Amino acid sequence: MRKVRVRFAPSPTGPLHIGGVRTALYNYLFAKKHGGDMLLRIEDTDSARFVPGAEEYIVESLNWLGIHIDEGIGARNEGKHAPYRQSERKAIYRKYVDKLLDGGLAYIAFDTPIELEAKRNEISNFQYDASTRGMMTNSLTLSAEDVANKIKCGEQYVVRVKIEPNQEIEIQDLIRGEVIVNSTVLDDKVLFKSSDELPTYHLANVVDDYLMEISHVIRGEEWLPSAPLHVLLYRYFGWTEVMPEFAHLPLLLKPDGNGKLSKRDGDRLGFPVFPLNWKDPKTGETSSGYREAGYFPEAVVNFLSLLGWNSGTEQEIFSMQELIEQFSLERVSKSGAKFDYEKGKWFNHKYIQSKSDLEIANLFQIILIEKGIKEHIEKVTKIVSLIKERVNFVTELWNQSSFFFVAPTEYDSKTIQKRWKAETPTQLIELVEVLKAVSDFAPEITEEIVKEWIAAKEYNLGGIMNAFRLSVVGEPKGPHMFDIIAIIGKDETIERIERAINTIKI
RNA sequence: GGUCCAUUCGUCUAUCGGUUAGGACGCCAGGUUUUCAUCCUGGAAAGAGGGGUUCGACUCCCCUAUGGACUACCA
Repeated sequence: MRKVRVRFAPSPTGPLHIGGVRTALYNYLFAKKHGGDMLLRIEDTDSARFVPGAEEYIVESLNWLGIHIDEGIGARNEGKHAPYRQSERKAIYRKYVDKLLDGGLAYIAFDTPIELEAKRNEISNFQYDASTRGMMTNSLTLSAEDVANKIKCGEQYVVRVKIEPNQEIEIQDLIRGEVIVNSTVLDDKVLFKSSDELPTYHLANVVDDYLMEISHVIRGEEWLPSAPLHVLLYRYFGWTEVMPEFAHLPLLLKPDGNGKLSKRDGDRLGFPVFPLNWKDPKTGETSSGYREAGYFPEAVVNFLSLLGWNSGTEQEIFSMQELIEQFSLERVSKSGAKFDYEKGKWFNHKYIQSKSDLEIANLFQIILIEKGIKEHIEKVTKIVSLIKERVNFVTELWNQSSFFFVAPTEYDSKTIQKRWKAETPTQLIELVEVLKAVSDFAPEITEEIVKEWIAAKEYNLGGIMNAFRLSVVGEPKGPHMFDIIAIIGKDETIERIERAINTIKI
């Protein structure tokens, strides 16, 4: 069996879409599972759609996710098939275009976009193919002399593949099985354009996959309709023996309604569709990314891996290593997967729980510093240990714990109504006295003493504790009271109770 | 319109001819908790429709319906 070599081949027309991320991930998992190589090739044959920064964004995204590139753009050593940017491979493609031209497998066409557009309006369902190429302006209808003249005069042209009608083309897809298409429905696709001397996707893709010795082409389902053309090109070039195997992945669909997941869905439904934040260099608009939204890359990888694939077991949490071990194209599903953002959150929740308090505390401290709060990591770690299980994201930690760092200035009015009785202030004054007498604020100690006092006075436990919480936290939320006061300390606790007594009026 | 692909709980999915159709997210209820959350337990929830094949079909075949992709000198 030949060495597994897969490629991820995005075009740098903007930020990498989450669907593209999954394609990259599946390629990576497949390659690593089989001890193969993962290549990153940039398909920038459309000079008009090139977006600066997009390539760097792609590399950074893959890095963040832990998808390591063995060869090509972003790899430590680029590799022996350099360059890996198609715009830098012009000379290579020209050679193969000529080969097709010489073999009569392609031809030169001079029809302008305007003329083509007119034809489409004139003939419904117009297709540039065997049935129509005879009435167009091309090297099949023009004399060799005319063609040479036109080119000499600088007239722009394209090279089109010449497709013979009525041939059955079969594609062996690793996910879908055998797909058969009749060549009559294919059109004479443009392979090369003289205007920028660059091939189109189809030619460049096939030539590069051949030259780069790609063994498996794993890409989105949107490519399935053009797969027959690619197979045909392998035949035309005489490369069928080394033609890669194909696997067309199901699409990622909108969470609601129908259709492919798009950037607009993210904006509309409020979740990221990109791995990293992206600032559009033209509009200046920023699109949010998973990294900045507070996701761990492991969670994104885990989440994405299960959108269209499953291990066949009931395991839900997978490390990258486990994914590599268990991944197989046979277990990739055939139908599109609706993107369920809620499940994505759950994955992050699982991952945040599995990390150490110290690790989370280090991340949280960055947020605290932004808030102007300086606190020892030991204390932050303790706080994290109390509130970690309540959150899905590191970014939610502040909301759940701000009262540890900043005393409440306002008190939740609903809770006042419910928990602040006429006798509460006098009881809290007593509580202050009780606490003042405690020297060690360890939770077990304060809890015992306070509860003893409540029992002795025959007060209502809930009544006292809820008012106590309102005074210290300001809201009816948070971990155990005695854990809270152990962290904020005796002086601060007493101060807060006194402030509440003086502030809350009923 | 044409070509191709697909179709199991709301969602992601298991099932590869014989199961009370399983799990997870979400939802609902109960429990735990001095609060909120977490957590635990339980519950509701599915084979698009119609024909075949078969002793027996979610599973195989056909038709219909529905959804999707593609249909550029974009990838």
